[in-house]
Amino acid sequence: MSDKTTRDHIVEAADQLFYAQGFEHTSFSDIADAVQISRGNFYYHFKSKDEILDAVINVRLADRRMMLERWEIDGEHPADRIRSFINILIVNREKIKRYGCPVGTLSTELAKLNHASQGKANELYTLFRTWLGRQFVALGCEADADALAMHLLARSQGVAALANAFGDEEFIKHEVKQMGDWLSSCTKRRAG
Amino acid sequence: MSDKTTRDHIVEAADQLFYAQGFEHTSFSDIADAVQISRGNFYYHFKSKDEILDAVINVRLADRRMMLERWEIDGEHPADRIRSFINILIVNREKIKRYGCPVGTLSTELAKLNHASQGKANELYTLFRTWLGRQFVALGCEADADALAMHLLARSQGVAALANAFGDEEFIKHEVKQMGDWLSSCTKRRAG
DNA sequence: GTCTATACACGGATAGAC
DNA sequence: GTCTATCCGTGTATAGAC
Repeated sequence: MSDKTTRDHIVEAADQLFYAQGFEHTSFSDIADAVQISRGNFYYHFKSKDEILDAVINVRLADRRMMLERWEIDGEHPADRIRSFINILIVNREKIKRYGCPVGTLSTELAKLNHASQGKANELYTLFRTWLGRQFVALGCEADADALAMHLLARSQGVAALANAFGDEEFIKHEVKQMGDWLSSCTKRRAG
Repeated sequence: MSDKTTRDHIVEAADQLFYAQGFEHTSFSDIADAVQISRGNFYYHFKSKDEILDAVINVRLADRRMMLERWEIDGEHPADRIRSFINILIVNREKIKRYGCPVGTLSTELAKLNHASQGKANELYTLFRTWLGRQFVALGCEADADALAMHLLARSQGVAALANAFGDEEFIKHEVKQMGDWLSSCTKRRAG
């Protein structure tokens, strides 16, 4: 448990700070303060700030992959699995209210910076997109599985963005309920 | 037409640059290059970068207010007016693909920066929210007019975010069509 | 009103001691 | 592996000439 290397601590702290403050707005000093090491010590572990970002994205990708695998195991029916996705808005509502969606806000920021890691950050989106697409295929919506995945992804992004702007958790709950209804109507349309 | 003051030119250039590159990532040098003035000259017109941001938000607020008034005049039926709102995704699809939504991306960035003008930037959201709410009231949805307004706002935000990440204009068109269908089903539910 | 010169802080990055 | 000291570029902001 406590066998984390300094490198791991740096990445972990950077992960949190990039989420809470944004990538560009987070300085080496910020990370150094959080990890309790000196600024110069960074460069033993990473060549540049961009390399830290790269490591952070890798960690996030691994995290989300594990999460999706778990949902796949735990959810018997594809609709249950999709509900697990929708439900992260509820599980993380406090953080979403404060900082928005970690995937969306990073993508948005890197797009403006025209940053080299933009494509890699977007893999996080793609991860959810293809996973959701597979669930919709399993639901019997082969024809428009990807469109349904994108639709759901977009709705959760929009909900996160507005919840953050208005600091409104109730709005998240309200929209999540509607997304659940939408999913039900999708499956019923198939069944009936 | 060409009686714009230097101050106007600065605000105009800053508006574009803040949108394309983000507020923090845009430097005085960037704006100076665009306006063709020297860096030092800024401080005759503005006390600080934050004051420029303030002016930019004021311009955007005035712009959008005019746009909404126009839609109100041009659209006979409230549903037509709401369709005007949905349609900005199509009208601005090229810029949205490249830079995202100007309202959403600024709000997101200022939230991360914990910037003093966060609240003011969010007034842009509120502008659309209350305007859409009034249209839904006019449609006869008094009970959940604000929720419907927020729902539509969230969906357009999500569409803009994903279109930007994936560089996909077709996705915008597809989702806009669905939003139109959704609006029709709303009005029909009222009528029938 | 606009310019040049410059102050000053901060951020990323390097060198080298321990 | 970690530290201190330091370099250098950039960014905001100021002073003062024109």
